Amino acid sequence: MESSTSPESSTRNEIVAAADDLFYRQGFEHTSFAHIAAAVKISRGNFYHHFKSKDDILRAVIDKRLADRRAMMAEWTARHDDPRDRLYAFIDILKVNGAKIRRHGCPIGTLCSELAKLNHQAQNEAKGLFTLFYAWLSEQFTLLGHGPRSGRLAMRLLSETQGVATMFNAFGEVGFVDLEISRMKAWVAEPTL
Amino acid sequence: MESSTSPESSTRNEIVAAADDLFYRQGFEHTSFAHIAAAVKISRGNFYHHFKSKDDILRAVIDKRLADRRAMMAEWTARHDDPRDRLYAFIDILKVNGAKIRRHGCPIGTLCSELAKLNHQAQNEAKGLFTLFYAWLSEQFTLLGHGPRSGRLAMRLLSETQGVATMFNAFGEVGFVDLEISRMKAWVAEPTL
DNA sequence: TGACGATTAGGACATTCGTCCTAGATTGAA
DNA sequence: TTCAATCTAGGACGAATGTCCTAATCGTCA
Repeated sequence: MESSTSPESSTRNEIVAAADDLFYRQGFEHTSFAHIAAAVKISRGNFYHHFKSKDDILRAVIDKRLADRRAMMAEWTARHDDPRDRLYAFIDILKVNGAKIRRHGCPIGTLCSELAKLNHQAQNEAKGLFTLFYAWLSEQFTLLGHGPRSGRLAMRLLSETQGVATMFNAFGEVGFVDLEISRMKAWVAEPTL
Repeated sequence: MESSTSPESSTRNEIVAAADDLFYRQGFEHTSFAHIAAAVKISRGNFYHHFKSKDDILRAVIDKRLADRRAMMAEWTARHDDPRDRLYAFIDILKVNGAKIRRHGCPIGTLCSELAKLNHQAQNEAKGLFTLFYAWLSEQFTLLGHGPRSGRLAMRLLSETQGVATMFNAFGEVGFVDLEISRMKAWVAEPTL
């Protein structure tokens, strides 16, 4: 009866994928059903067979982002044995996704900002994206032997990447990002508070 | 003929002030003429005697923010002789405006983010708000004798405050902000790159 | 084949949006 | 007092929004 069946309605997934992309590039509120419909090439009034409302799509998008990030971190964890290398991989997002971040900012930070302004119910779910990274980062610092300091170090790194993403989005200076990446990687080796 | 006369139409100023506040709390796009009209208690269709369009109001709001921030930095400059104290005053915004930042984020950073998503023409004007702070911060570091490093130090401080504001907005943890403020102030005394 | 549920298209709907128009009120100078 | 410029209120407008409804289509299994 529900959508826990095998292929999970490919149309539904296409809608969520398109909405994910559009919400990132244009913002949640500024993206209409017409936009998504054009991207997926389905009829506008047809969304309501897959979703109850636009907020329902948002929730699905957040869930997808949670799953995607979880998978990404799992891959980092699997690929690198040294937690330091895992943290480097995290920092390198700024470079790997550089072009997108320059144009649209951090997908997580900008979503949280927008939902805060809209005073949207899904604010807490979106915050969960940050919490996800926080927990993973915290774990890596713990593995590096930083004990109770790990939580604060994780917050610091999260905060710094958010700041760099915001400045990158505003100024578009690649050189600044490169310098910040090097600096943060050096900091990871001997993190101070 | 123009508005370069003395008191600058009090109604016009009230509109800009209300729009400034609403754009900050609700976002630019999510704020309609009806919202502003209700706040200023004037008729909706009447805006077009003072402004050509909604974008025109946005430009006026950005100009007001520029003027406000310029005045704020002038006051800091006048009040403190030691550039270090001026930088402390800058960092303390996070505490002074803490309640608002927690609820709505940084007025400059969130505006730039939103305009980037809307691909709005006023993007560059909004970026000017960052540039304003950048130049002033840079000047303080120069006065502290950091020479050519001053620009990068200014970017670092700007970036860090943006990160802290974003995390504060998402998590709402006052303790984190307090710790970051202390850390940044200590850093100002002996800034590293 | 027939039937039934799942999926889709297309449009109606009430509302809200930014914008524009016009007629009345207000103001200040002659 | 008169007159013209300035300001305001209120509504009309077309377009776009999220939502909902209904009829057609598709796929699957009896």
